[in-house]
Amino acid sequence: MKKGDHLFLIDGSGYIFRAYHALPPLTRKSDSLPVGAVSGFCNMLWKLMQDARNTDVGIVPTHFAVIFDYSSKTFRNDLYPEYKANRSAPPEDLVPQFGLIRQATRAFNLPCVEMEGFEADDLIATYCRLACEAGGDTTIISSDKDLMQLVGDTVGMYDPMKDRQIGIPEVVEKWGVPPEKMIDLQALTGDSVDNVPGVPGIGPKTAAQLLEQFGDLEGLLARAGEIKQEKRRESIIANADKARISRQLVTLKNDVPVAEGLDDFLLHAPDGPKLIGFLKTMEFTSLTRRVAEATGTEAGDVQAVAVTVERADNAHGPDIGAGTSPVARTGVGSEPGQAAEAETTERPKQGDTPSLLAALRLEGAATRKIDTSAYQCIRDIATLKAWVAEAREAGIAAFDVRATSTDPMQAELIGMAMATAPGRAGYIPFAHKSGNGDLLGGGALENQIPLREALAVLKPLLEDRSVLKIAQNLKYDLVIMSRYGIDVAPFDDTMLISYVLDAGTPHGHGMDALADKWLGHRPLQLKDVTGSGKSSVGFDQVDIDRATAHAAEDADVTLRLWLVLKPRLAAKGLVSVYERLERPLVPVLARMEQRGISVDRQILSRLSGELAQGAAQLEEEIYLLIGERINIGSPKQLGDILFGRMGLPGGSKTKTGQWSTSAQLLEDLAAEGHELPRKIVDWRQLTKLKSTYTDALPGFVNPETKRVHTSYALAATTTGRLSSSDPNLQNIPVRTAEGRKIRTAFITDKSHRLVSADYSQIELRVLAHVAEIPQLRQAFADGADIHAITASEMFNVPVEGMPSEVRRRAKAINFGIIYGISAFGLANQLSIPREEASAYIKKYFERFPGIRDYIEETKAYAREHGFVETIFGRRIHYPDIRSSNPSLRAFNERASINARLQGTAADIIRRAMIRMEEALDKAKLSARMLLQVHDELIFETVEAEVEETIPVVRHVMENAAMPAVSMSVPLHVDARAANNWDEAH
DNA sequence: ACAGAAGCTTA
DNA sequence: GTAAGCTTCTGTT
Repeated sequence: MKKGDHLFLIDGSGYIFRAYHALPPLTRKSDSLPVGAVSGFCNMLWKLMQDARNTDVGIVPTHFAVIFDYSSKTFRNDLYPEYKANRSAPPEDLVPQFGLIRQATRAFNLPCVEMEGFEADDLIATYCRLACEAGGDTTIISSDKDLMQLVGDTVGMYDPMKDRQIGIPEVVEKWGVPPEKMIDLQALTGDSVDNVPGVPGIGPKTAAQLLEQFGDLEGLLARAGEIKQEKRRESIIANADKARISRQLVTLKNDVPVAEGLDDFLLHAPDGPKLIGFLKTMEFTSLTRRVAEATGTEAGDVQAVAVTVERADNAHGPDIGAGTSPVARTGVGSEPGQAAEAETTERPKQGDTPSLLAALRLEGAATRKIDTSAYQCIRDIATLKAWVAEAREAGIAAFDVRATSTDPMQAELIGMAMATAPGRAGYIPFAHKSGNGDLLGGGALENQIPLREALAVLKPLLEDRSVLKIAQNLKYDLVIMSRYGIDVAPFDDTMLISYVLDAGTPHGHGMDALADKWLGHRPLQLKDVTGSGKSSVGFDQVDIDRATAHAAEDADVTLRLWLVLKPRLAAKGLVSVYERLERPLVPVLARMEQRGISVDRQILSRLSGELAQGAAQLEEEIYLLIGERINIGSPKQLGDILFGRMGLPGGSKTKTGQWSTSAQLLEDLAAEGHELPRKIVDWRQLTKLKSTYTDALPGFVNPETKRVHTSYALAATTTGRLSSSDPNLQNIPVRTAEGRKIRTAFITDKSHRLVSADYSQIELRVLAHVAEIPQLRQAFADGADIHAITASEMFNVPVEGMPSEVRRRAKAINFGIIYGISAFGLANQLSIPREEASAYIKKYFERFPGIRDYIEETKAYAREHGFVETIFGRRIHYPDIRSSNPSLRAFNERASINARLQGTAADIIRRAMIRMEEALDKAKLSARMLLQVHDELIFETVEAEVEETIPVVRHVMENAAMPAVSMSVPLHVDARAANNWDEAH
């Protein structure tokens, strides 16, 4: 081995256990031999060897070996007999795989190394030293913390299951100490799995802090008396011996008298026939195929390295954003006019400039590496002003706010990152504190720009109409900045651009998913800098350098994403969807969230008491009936009692083999005269209302505003609907009288009113419009009862005096159409035989052939394009619509049918919301939008303006599709006002 | 501490 | 039969 060579050492034993637990169990088809870990091992080895040839990855091994433990007895047992003594025997379906994995290693033409009396880790340590002395580098394929002590300038680790490199910074990040102190850290913390004692009460965080303070273990033990915390001091003094023996146990032996030298590990090309022979024996069909292909077409692989075109640096030319220069594009808050709407039909063809630009940007992004160490920490006003000037010059700046909370209504600003070009990013710390403060918190750190001074410099930039501000999930930043008196505009949001481009595709629209997809990069995670769980700290406690790396990287990534994604909008003809349905809604929702709604805690607390009483009463009755006190909330226990011990009829199993105890099933049993199921259903209702609503809602009342501020997600659904969370105010009960009481807690004060305005049958109206169904259009035009008309058409009965059961069935069919009807579903819904449901559907299609055509057209379109569109051009992707799996394909067909209708309705209410504020302003009305529940808007207004407000609201909502689309069916809005949501609805 | 299943709430 | 979010229980990390 010589300088420049690179040794790969696989921790084979570690891998076996990890693969066994992490991967799904797998057995050989022909004889059920368990081979899950072997399969994982082979796939990992193959992938490593493939990656090894790809010079792009940067590391090309010249030497390769797989290291195993020999037996469980090692020299450590002589030091400390209890070492690894509490290890239980490996699972029985893992045992036969140990030998197989050694065979697999040989089949890959790789050396298999093990030695009696030593652990694999000792051999790895020894070979690391030998490689280093020979001038070579080493990569250890493992994620075991016991090996991290070996990491250094020439030794790195790689976790193949998480595709993660572990170098010195990652060790420091994870454990708080550099690799050379890992031994001391482990000596203090011990290891319960390996039975290394350590010092009781000392975990990794404390250990790292102590080592920071005292340098090393011996220093700490010598000066332990200086430790302030009494318990900690006593424990360390009392357990000094344990710490020392632990240190010996965890120290890897790097001078094992190894039998094989590094030269024996020289990497050879895989022997195709030998390897394929083994894989065939294991019946790993897909890997066999891949290996066969790869060993046959090696020359082709080498040529497939991507060409590079560097363009991203020219980002701040006049053509940024594909024709949407910040000054010209003032669509935010501008009047939606007739002329502008013409854009809806714009569809540039492939090969146009936008497509070219999009392609160039993508190539540029993929080839430009992200370097987190290159970011600047902006610590003084002069530097900040220089950055602001740079952003003005560029005309764009990506921003990312760092604050104390994920709730923007409670978050306090800690810092802000900005990026002006790829790789050019900085972080401005405002309010970081020293991390080692006690309960009172540490003091503010030096060399930060005080919040007020920083914001005074930033505000003009953030509000500058000629500078486009870019963020990922901008609404969060907008709410926070608004609370600090800054009105950010104009802006772009990379999350929303991605949503417009790719709703329905398997990747999400979060920063991590986008960075991975478009930049092939995994940004530093918030968790990595703050820690997670109970050991996590607020962002204000994060070290400023770490915060800089993290926040500035996010701003950098956001800017790069924008460069890649923005031109794609134009290339795909989706500019107007983004500019008319997505972006303008952001500030509207930000204001709604910021307003919040008033909730009466007394009403909730009274209800909670009533519910608790009712539930307790039912519990006693239930215990009496079943004869023991089980946990009624456990479907498992409940099912076992009901259908096992008590032998109730009609039980069915869920997909995990448990007895089903669904409400539907219990209702059926109750209808047959059983007493118990009814009580269980009632108990569930009461406990549900209590836990989800009356008990949870008060916790969401903001201490400052005394109101509840939900959070709306713009990019969470596939269809274009919003979603609401923390708390979800889109599923407040309404169907039952008990549940509706919850709504009485949503209130206004005496001088105000809540106005609720909801679209009547909006999805059916959209159906009547897009499917062009004459009878339905007529019925809606006449303001008739749509379900009754449907029933009348289908069953030839007059609307007058129609039995309610007939109308109910027609209603179920109408809803079924919206959901992408199936005989199975309709039969379920109506509790009728599948054949009968089929007959209904057939009849329905005979009477409304346009609907069958609509359904068939939608399916064909989705199959051809992979997506469907709403009447406003929103695209929803269904990549599985061409699946060969019939049930998956059918599901995608139903979803695509529904998406056109649900998505169009969602677009309509979005348009109404975007126009609402201006319409109310113009009419000099003070009403404010508070909530959206898919087809309903809730406003708060002064009592005296109620009568004037309702017509304005109704007008905006009923005409929301205009002028982009003139619907052939009128939209109808019902509205009323009251002092609480129950009565207003 | 987290993830998935089951169950229940809404449009 | 569509689209969501939250709570509890249960088992794993």
